[in-house]
Parts: sequence; C-alpha cells; structure tokens
Amino acid sequence: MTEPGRLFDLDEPPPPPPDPAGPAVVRVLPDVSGLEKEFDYLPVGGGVAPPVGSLVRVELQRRTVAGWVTAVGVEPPPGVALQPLVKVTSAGPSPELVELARWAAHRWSGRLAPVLRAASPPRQVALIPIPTPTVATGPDRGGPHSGGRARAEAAAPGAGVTLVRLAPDDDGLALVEPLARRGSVLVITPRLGAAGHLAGRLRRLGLGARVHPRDWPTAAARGGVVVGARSAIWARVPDLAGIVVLDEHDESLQEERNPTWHTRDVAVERARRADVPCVLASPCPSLAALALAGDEVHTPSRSAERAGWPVVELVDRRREEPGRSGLFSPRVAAVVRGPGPVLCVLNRKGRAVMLSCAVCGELVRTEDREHLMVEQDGHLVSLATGETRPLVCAVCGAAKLKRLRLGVTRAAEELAALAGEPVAELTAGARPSRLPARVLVGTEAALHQLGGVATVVFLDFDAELMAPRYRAGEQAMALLVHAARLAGPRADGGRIVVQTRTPDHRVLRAAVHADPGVLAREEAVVRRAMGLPPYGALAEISGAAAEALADRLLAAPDLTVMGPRDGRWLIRASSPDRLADTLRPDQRPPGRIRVHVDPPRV
DNA sequence: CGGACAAGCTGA
DNA sequence: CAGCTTGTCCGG
Repeated sequence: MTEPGRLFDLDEPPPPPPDPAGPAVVRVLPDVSGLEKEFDYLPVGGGVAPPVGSLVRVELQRRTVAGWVTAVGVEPPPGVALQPLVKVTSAGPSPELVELARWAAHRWSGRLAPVLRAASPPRQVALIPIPTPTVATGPDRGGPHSGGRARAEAAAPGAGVTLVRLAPDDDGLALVEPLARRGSVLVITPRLGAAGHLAGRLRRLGLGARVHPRDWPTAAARGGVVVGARSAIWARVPDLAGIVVLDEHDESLQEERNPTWHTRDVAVERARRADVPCVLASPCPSLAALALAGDEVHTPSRSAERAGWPVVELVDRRREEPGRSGLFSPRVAAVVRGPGPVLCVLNRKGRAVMLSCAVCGELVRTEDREHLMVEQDGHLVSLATGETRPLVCAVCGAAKLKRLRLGVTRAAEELAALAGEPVAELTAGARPSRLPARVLVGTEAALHQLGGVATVVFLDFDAELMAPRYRAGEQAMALLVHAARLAGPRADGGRIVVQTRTPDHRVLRAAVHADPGVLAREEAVVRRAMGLPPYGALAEISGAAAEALADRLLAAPDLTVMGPRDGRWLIRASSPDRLADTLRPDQRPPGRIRVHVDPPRV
C-alpha cells in the first residue's frame, strides 16, 4: 500500500505514471442477499485501487452497504456516473480465492456472496500486500522440526488427489508433517474442537499451527499449518504446499445453507489450481473421494487396520425364539452386566415402523433387499421404490408379520432392570464431563458427547441400514467408525455390539472384518447402476417456478427429472458440471426457484 | 434486499 | 378519483 505523502527513494520502483484515463475502476459485489449483480466504483479519494478480495463499503441507492472487490481496472458500462468507494474496510480473500469462490458458487448453483463470506476474516484486518512469489520469506514454521519420531510414511505425495484409508485410531497427523516442510498446509477436520486438539499436537511436533478462523490475520500474512473446520478450506495463506482433509467422509464437511459447497470438492479444486497435493483421509472413505482419487486408495496393512478397530460383534435377532420382541437380546443383557462402561445407542432417525416376519424373524424388505416395506391398505409397499406385494414374508412365505416398535424411555427402565443398577439417560445437548453412570442410554447424539466408553451397543441398527437415503450405507458405516473411536482398539478391550436382523448387510460385514473396502466395492456397484453420485449429480428444485423448470428439463435427453414430491423435484445429470450448466440462474424461467445441489438427504 | 414507481382495485 | 395494494424493475 502506498501511504499518502510518502517519498520514494531510488531503490524503490518509480511511482506508476499518471493514467490519462484516470484511476482504475473497481468492481464490487455488494453483500446484499437477493442481489447478484456487481457495480463499478472509483477508488477512495481517486487514489490507488484496493486489491481484489478487499472488503469495502459502497453507496447503493443512498444506503451504505458492505461488499467485496471482485475486479480492478475494469471498463465500466458507458453512460454511468461512477461514485467513489465509501471506504476500504479490511483485507479479504486473495484474488485466487475470489476466483475459487466463483467456481464454487457456480458448481453448487448458488450466490457468490455467502461463499465470499466464508472466505473473509471474522473481523477487520489491515490490508496485506499481495505477496511477491520469489521474494517471499516462506511460512513461519514455528521453530525447528523436532525430528525424534520416525514415521513410516514420511514422503509427501505429489500434486493430485491422494486418498488414504486410516485405521479408526489413527489421527492422520503423519500426513501433515511432510507437506508442512514445503510451505503452508491447510488441515481440515469436521469439527472445530478436533481442530483445536490437532493444532496442539502439531505444536508439540514443532509445527506452528494456527487455528482458523481465529488466527486469520497471522495465517494470511505468514502462513504455516492452518487447522480448522470446513470453512478453513477458504483460509488465505501464502505459499500453499498442500491440503489435508481428515475424516473426509463426515457429513459436516458440507455447508448446510445454500450454496451447499463441500470441503472435499473445494479442496480438490483449490489444490488443482495451485498445483499442490490434496490428501483425503478417512477410516471409511466415501465413494465421492474414491472417484476424485481415480479409484485409487492407499490402505494400511490388514493387520494394522484390524488392530485399530474394536471387536465388532453382531447379535442376530432372527435367531431368537419367536414371540420375543423386547429391545434387548440375551447377549446384550449379558454385555450390560459385564465390564463397563457401556453405552447403548438407540437410533430413532428412521421413524417408519419396521415389520419383521413372525416366523423366521427376517426384516420385510423389497425384492433387492435394499429398502424397507410398510403396510398400506392390506398390502406391503416400499415408500422408496413403490414396489408392492401381498402381506407375506419374501423369505419363508409366512403371512404372519409383526411390528417392531421401540420405546425410548422404556429402554432405560428395562436396561436398569437388566443391569441391576442405575442407568443414565443421555439427551442431546447435555455434555457430561464425567460418565454419570456405568451404563448409559442415548440417541446417536450421545456418541458425540462422550469419551471413555469401552463398549458401544447399537440396539436398533437396522433403522440406520435401511434408512431411505441413498447414502444410508455410508452413513451407517460412519456411525460405526465413530463408535469404534469411542470404544478404542480391540487390544484395549474395545467392543461394538450390533443388534440386527440383517447380519449379512455389506456395512456389517465390512465392520466385522475391519475392512471398509468391502462396503465401498459393493456400494459402488449399486450406486453406479442407479446413476447416483458420484456417478451422476443430483439437485433438488422447489419454489413457485420449479414446475416450469422441471417441465423444461424433462426434454433434455441426458437429464432425469423425478417428482414432484412435496413440491420438490429431483434433477439428475451425468456430472456436476453438466448439472450446474443446466441450472444457471440466467437460464431459469422467471419466478422463485430454490436449488439445492448435492442435497444431503434424498 | 429495499425503494421507486406504475398499474390495478375499491368505495364513495 | 384519492388512497391503497400488488407487482416489477433497478441499483454504479
């Protein structure tokens, strides 16, 4: 920045010659929701234009609003009298990040402003000069490398996407070290709490870690290892050397508000543009990551991976004597009386009442065994596929079916009776610092709240496996990974017990063998056959004019239009790019249309 | 988004 | 036809 009134000495470049056309025109995107248009202004006081990405305030219709500089030196439309910027508020995303944000807004068919907001500092930051590539002093690494620990995989990967499967007890720290020696590294974890812990461990390794967004100014000025939750993928750093996304399977890496950008995809694109490596890591790699990595995954040795998992034990509830319908199998009753602490998880996500055969105990499912069926007007019907059949078991032909119903509070009472001791009920939001009892019951949220549990029991895992969402399998696997971390490795007594009527399900086979690859291989076949992500792209459209758009897209040969269901249509395209192009705002029919690309539940 | 302005509706 | 609602357009 050139301070006004400052003298130039001979070593510095001469001041730019006065531009006969006047000062550079600055293009600004106002931070006003519902306004996706950029406007041109003159620099403050006719001086030097602020760099692209800067946060500014401008006058728009006699009001002062915030905005971002999106371009400098543009040709303003003819015949408009330009006003000067009111002021330059703060440094913002770098020019490259503004371009990346533009890409993301298009990819997820949303507005640019919310993405730029994620890429902007939490508070005002003095303007940073754009670093000159060759003279940069390099990132501050916070001291010499401690070097004591010999790690197996110390070599840093080359540019491109590398997918690494880790055992559940591996924190992935070893993936960061080699990249950190080359320059700035972004490390993404699903939750900010985990990011804080990770930053602490990195500091102990002698790597100066910064936490995003708290340390935004230091990271932008000096770089280093920047750790944070999903928005950290927008952290501004000089000299980017690589990106590591830990737990890339985790759903919280996707922004829930529109545009619903996903850290995984943004990371891959950012790394590609910077020509640096992008490492995706997870104990249960997503099919999306697998596709991004060209179907190649680095796995730990079979023995190391197995050792990182707890024992996963299945309790086949079909084998129990007919008529028994309690929540707890004899085996679970024994587990609860055994060594603790024990956490029993009751999944209440799938609200549909499940049916099972009263004779053979089999769950009532569709022909392909992928979806649950419910009773409707004296027939069985699948809400997912519409498939119907009479009220008979597809496995043994028996016509006697029974409802599987779960009492929530009753579970705690029954459990207390079984265990012969008080049982603590965990509700969402409660964050006990110590285990309130040896035996605990809770919903899935309890998994996130606790530590120090040796055994995790899933009382009703079938609701999870059979949930009518195309990613139900991956989500169920993620739940098991979470439980695996809570319970710890088998050598330390970690154990997961799963009550199920579908012990042959690919998710359960994968978990029992501590081999998530089993799930990925089989899931990929199903997903590919259906043209679902990552082998296709999905968007949900709704709103007053959604029908007009759906009708128009019906004619496109390479698109599938499904619905409407509750006033919403699903659009399936061959790729995210193709989808984004068809949903471009300037090609939509007039009227309100809400677009959700990659909707989290379908 | 929020303001400006035009066209449309209502009641006397 | 004043006074109000509703809709559409525009912003540098």
